[in-house]
Amino acid sequence: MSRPVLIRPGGRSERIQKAVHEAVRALQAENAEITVALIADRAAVTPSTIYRRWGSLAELLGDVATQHMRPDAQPVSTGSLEGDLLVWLDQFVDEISTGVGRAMIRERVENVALARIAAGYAFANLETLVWRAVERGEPAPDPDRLMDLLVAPVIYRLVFVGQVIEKGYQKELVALATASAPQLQQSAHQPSIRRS
Amino acid sequence: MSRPVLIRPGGRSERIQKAVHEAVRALQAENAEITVALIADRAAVTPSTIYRRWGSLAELLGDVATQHMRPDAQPVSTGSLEGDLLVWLDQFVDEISTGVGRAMIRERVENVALARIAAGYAFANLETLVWRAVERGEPAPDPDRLMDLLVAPVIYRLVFVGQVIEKGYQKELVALATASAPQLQQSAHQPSIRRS
DNA sequence: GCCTTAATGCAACTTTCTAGCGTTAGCAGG
DNA sequence: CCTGCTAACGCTAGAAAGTTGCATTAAGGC
Repeated sequence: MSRPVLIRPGGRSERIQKAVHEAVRALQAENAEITVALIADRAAVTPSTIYRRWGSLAELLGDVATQHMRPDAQPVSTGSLEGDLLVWLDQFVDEISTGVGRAMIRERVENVALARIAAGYAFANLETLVWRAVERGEPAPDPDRLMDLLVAPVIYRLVFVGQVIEKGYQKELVALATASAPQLQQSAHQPSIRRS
Repeated sequence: MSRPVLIRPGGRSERIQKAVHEAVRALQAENAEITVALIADRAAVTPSTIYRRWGSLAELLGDVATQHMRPDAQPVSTGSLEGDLLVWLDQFVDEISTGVGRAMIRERVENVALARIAAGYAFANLETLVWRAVERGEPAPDPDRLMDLLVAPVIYRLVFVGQVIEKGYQKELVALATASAPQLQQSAHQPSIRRS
């Protein structure tokens, strides 16, 4: 999921990485056009450096988004899976529709890479929530199923339709997802997905 | 959803359109690299013509895909919504994972446009199926909900994860979707989605 | 056949991305 | 403190992708 962007820590490399990241965020905040040239200019760096380090604009944006999303790695706990999911989904929708998502809709930056990263973090969070539920003895569906029932619709509507799912409908989705827990769990042993 | 690509019928324009479309399909079939230059070359046309007519490679591919998908505009009828959905979803997954989808996964052509078109046709088909069900007096969810519960997972996995959903899991999804029919229908009157 | 007009071809041009090469900054060993 | 080593950078040239203006061509109407 986008290369780790390894660098020699603490030195010129780090300085430049920081400068570039800040340039990107500044441009995003200003709602300005986002191009490699503009970023390079603002960060006082040559475009070629950006291409070398990140490979493409998409990956750079992905890298920035990654760092921005990392914070909510520990989703809040409410005591029940349904509650946890509700809170988390609302947060997820909000985050994806303000930061990352806005850029995807607004610009032509059809940035699948960004959505992919968002999905990656979503999965990690959902795993945590499911794990908690299982520890409490609550029935819980596979994180994979939750991805399909919660994250997939959200991302689908955002990327392909340009819509944001509202709280009321979020609730329905969560209800449906939690309700489907045992039934889906039954067949969890037969692999139902294959790599293409 | 991608401009209609209107042309003066029966003349040079049509000839060129056909030549370009065939060039695209030929390249797709050969698993060859797909670039505007190669397409133009094979169709004996200047690249600028392609850019003018279609605007971008993505739109051209979208146009080709559109024509290729149109045939199943009349999905088969089995007598029940669940049956209809099963057959249709299987077809949809197959189509999207062989033609359009392969291109999306294989290449870097992160072609959101294609998926969008596919989704458009999917929606039209689902509407038909739901309409039939309603006519039979069967409870049926909104086409929108079906998009979220069936199409969204399929596309999500395809585009973001590179997976194809198998028949067994398709069945689960369909079961879940049909089961959720009445419950979701209740709240169909309050709009649960807003444009961003 | 002539006229009108949409669409194409051609070529110049801009933008975006890539690659080679010399230079610089950080780091380690003496 | 000096010296050598190397990853990363800046600069520049150039390839590739995409855009635009203008002359030319081919359909269709009269």
